[in-house]
Amino acid sequence: MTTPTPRSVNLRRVADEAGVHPSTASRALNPATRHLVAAPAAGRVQEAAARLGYRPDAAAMSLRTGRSRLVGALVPGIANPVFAPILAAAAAALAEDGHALLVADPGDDPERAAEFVAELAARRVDGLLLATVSLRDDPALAACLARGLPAVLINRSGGEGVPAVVSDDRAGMALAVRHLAALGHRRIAHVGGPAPLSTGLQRREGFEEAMAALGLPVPPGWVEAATAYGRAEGEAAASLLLARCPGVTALACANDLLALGAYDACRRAGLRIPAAISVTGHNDMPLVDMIEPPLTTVRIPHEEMGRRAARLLLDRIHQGAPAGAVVLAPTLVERGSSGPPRAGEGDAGSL
Amino acid sequence: MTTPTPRSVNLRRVADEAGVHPSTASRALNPATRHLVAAPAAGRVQEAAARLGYRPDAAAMSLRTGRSRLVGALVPGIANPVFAPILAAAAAALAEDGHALLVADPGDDPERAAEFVAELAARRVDGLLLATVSLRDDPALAACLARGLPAVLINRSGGEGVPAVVSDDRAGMALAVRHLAALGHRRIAHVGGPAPLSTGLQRREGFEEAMAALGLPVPPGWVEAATAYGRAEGEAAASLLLARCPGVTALACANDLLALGAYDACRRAGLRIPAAISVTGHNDMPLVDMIEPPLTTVRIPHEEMGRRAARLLLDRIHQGAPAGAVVLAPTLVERGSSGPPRAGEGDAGSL
DNA sequence: TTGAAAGCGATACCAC
DNA sequence: GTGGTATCGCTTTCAA
Repeated sequence: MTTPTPRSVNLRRVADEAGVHPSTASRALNPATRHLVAAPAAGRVQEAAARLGYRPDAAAMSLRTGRSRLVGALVPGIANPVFAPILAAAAAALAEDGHALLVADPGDDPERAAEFVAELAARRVDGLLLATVSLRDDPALAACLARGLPAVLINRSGGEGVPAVVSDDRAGMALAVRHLAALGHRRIAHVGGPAPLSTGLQRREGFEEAMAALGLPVPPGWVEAATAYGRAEGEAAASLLLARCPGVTALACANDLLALGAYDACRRAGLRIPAAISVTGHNDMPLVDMIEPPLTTVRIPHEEMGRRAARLLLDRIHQGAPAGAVVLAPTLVERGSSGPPRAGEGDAGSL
Repeated sequence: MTTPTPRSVNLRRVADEAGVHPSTASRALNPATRHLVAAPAAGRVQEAAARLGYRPDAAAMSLRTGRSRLVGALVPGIANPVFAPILAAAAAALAEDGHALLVADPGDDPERAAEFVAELAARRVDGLLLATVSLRDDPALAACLARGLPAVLINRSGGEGVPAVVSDDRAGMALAVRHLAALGHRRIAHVGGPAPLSTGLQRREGFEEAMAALGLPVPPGWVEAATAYGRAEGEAAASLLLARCPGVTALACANDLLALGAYDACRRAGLRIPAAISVTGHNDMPLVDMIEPPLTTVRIPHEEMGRRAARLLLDRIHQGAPAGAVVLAPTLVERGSSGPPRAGEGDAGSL
């Protein structure tokens, strides 16, 4: 390898052009130190910088200051459409503060996620947004803690004292369950998310608590956790439930992708939605209003989630603020996939 | 601001641990220069590096070598689901070469895109993937050229000699038109993409050429270009066409989002799909198989597109290869949104 | 085969 | 208020 070609326009060039020392030019261009420079000199520097199209070199700045104006994000499956609006909102909020978002997708492998944290740390990211974290002893989160890297969880909680922006998952499932109950359903099964994820656990508990509060039974075997948040996994879990739960009239799913899988399972079983069976999702990801039938689901505020997480992280980066958890309120979006149960099946009916 | 806290484990530390000079450690850790180091010393260095969990500091490396192992991507609207699989594939291919992908979303504003190029250049990205480029005199492309930054266009062509990975847009529209004609349609209108984009132009030309080749007329006003690739813009354009084109039996859309908007327009006009009117899309973005009716569309090979673009860019980065355009073959995916025209309306029927 | 030293570009101290 | 200078961590040329 050869010696690098010199950057076109650097601070020194700007300083020469303005007839000042590089130190002075640096001070004049930094809003925080500008007051240390005489007005005319500062003016000449800024003019020269603008004229030459000067931009501080990020690598040099990063090396010297230890910060990169880069924030990393870890998501499990960028293909999951629910992340698009969340990340877009986070990126926009970060951009307002001069930060760029570096998205990495380690999939569902926690060790790989921890490896990515190390790589991002080597790139000197100022902080991380984690959408991958599992509930206990997550390696990626541990890697952040070990390095003193500010981290904020998105749509996941990671235990006591870990900053996070989440939707109220228990309340969300309660909305879905009460909606189904109000339609007359009594035999409701739950397609759950992966147990090690906070969303999987909380939504399952939310389902069970809401059922109990309504005096509805949840027989053993009426809850089936999918192995991952995916359409195929949702179909597998829903198929099991359809075979196992006599007289089930509704499937409350922990996630929209699982609900799409439930659609597949119902279709294969010859059950029309919502005539024969109702299905609800969770997240209100893009396009679920266009499927047939349009999915009744629990809307989490994607944009707000991304924005709040970004702001929380920036607060931690700038002020080292401790920053607890933010819990956002979900809402129910009633569409076409839920309706009254078939006559005679709403109560403890026969098979 | 204070002086930064020293990085935990740096090259010097590794060298000390191995009992060699930092230069030697550097050589021992770089595969390209390892042969210059005596085997036992090299072994000690690698062992020490592994034991301490050493990672070279990206900022320092970047500053010294001029390369960052970072590649930028510019997309117009990260929320557009078609980009998710493309970017995921590109990121995976780049990761194999040690590069990370930095995604930026300037929306539809070309000036803003050029601004982002400057910002990414200041971050010393090794190259750029551009999905935003318009057909002529694109500012972002010009900004890359001016800086000598390797760039590859994705799903867009930018004129002679600009490296690009695209689907054969003319052929794609021809697939859709021939499919509709084979079903018996003769009165087909086109919901076009924005004219300044290569996809908008090529797909429109592909539509017109295919219609001409089949001997089907395209009366004036039967082509309407949407102002942007979006659902709302598609609805607006499709509504115009429905009002303006007597006896139209099919809408061939330049893009899936436009087709979703066409669904909205047809619904508002009380036209059932495909009974009263057929609709086709282009791209086969995620989830369009789940909408009602499932969308007949032209599939572009997303993953291959992302992968090929990444490889092309890496070739340019490493070898300065000139790298022409890659044209991929689209395929037709027949689903439920296309069917035979209503009886008596397939040929030059009355209103 | 290895050590010494320069330098990428910016910033933060210390003098003046 | 301004200039000088050391320094962040690494690579690479030059000398030995």
